[in-house]
Amino acid sequence: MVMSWLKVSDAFKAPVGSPVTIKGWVRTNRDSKADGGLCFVAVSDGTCFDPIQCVVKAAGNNATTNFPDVQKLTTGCAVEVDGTLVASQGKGQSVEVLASAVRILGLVEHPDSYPVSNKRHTFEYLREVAHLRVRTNTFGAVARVRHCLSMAVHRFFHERGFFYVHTPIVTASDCEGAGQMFRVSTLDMMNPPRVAPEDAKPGAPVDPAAPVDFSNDFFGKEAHLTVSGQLNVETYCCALSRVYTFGPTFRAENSNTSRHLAEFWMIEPEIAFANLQVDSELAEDFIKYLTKTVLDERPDDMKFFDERIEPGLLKRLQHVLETPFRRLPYTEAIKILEDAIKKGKKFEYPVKWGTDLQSEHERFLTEEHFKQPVILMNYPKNIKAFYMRLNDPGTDGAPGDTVAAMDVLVPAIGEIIGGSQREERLDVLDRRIEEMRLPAKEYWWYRDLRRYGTVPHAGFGLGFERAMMFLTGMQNIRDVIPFPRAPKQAEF
RNA sequence: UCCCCGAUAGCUCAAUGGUAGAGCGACCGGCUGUUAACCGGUAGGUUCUAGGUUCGAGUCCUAGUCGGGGAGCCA
Repeated sequence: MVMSWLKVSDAFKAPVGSPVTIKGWVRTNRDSKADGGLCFVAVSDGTCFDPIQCVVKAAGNNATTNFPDVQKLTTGCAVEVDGTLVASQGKGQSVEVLASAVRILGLVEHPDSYPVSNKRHTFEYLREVAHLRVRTNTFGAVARVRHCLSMAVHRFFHERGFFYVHTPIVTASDCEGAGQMFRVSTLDMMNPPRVAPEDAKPGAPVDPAAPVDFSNDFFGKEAHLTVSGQLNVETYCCALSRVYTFGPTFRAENSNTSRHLAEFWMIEPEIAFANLQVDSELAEDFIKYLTKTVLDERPDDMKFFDERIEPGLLKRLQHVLETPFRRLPYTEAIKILEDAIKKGKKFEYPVKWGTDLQSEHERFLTEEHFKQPVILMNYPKNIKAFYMRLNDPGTDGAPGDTVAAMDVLVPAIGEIIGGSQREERLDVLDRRIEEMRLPAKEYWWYRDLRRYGTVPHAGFGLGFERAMMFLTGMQNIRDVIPFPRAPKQAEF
């Protein structure tokens, strides 16, 4: 592909004196009567944080023929500018484009009501104009960082010999057990087929109270959008050794928080022949790799986040890079929390071995007590999923059964990674399925992995948007994904 | 889903139950190698929706819708 114009990001790197053509959208336009009339048109094409300033003259050698039209350009107009890259006479930019011609590609038809006019806007408002918010400093930066991180995810795993597995979006097994699911169906919702009693005569009236007959549905059984690629990716792990999946994930939970989406992206690596310790090391390396990459590759955007979104962000991330994550058994964490209570710390919810930690407890550990990312390990069996590997009795001096699970907690966001070593022993797995009253039949292929050459293996899930929040300082998850899907929110 | 708070100009917000206001943005003009520009002026309103109380409701009451913060569920 040959393009005759220059990206703004490249224009900034071109030698002074270069002839350039740039194309983009007007960010700001100021004019002046000096030098017989000139306009300063800042143009952004989204390729980097800064727009480039184009100086357009009404008189002299570089006079443009349509100067009065250029004067009228407002924020959002699309333009194409020919000119020369010159050292800037003004402060605030090192180089600028001295324009020889400005072609107006698209005007803003009602500048008085342009939704992203040149002024401060709240994130709540910008969410209502998600199709235009990416033209702002913040959302442009978010979009570039998001891309940078997506690439880094693949590079991290590729460099370590992991294979990228496309796990299915639609799942016909109702056994993933990670929350409410969205149904996928082609049945007539108003009049679905019903299961007829065995002794029903042909043509008998349908019983509207009878269960829906999904054998007539598209997949011949109930189907849903996936809540996790883990079970599928485990199968590839048990053949390719190191694999990961990175795709959209769906939860139909009625969650109304700044940390939850109905549609989000999740990264799930799975490693064969590995235990929880190896799993946690991978998780730590991964988070540090993402952190380093975004600092190295998007310094312009990260500087903006540090200045305008979360003062101190860069310092915080530097600290993350330099400090080993704190590893801590759940049982130990309970002791720390109990000690804190003895010393006068007040929690809304009680702390008790065997119960799940509340948000406030996790935040205390990562934000107040350790002030750094913390990996909690070996949780009580009863609060974790069936597929997590049962530890030997007495692990960490725990008073009850634990499983080889881990949560990576980070300040401000809380849980960013959840993972575990998987139960590779068929008899133990079967006992767990039975204890939790899960439909054993549905797990036939998952159980097969334990019947045919079972191996220890482990993996985790990283919420991509939560990583975005952690690395940009953005406080609402709906602002780190282009078009957020949440309860009552699916516009665009 | 639960608790708390909110909805007024394009945006951010004011307005004791008694004439609907400012800043920014937009538009017009002035000044200026400008850059969160500055100075002067103009336009811009079914006060979220539906009921109710009242001589009179942006303001009080009820219900709903949407948004925010916190909690739960989790990534």
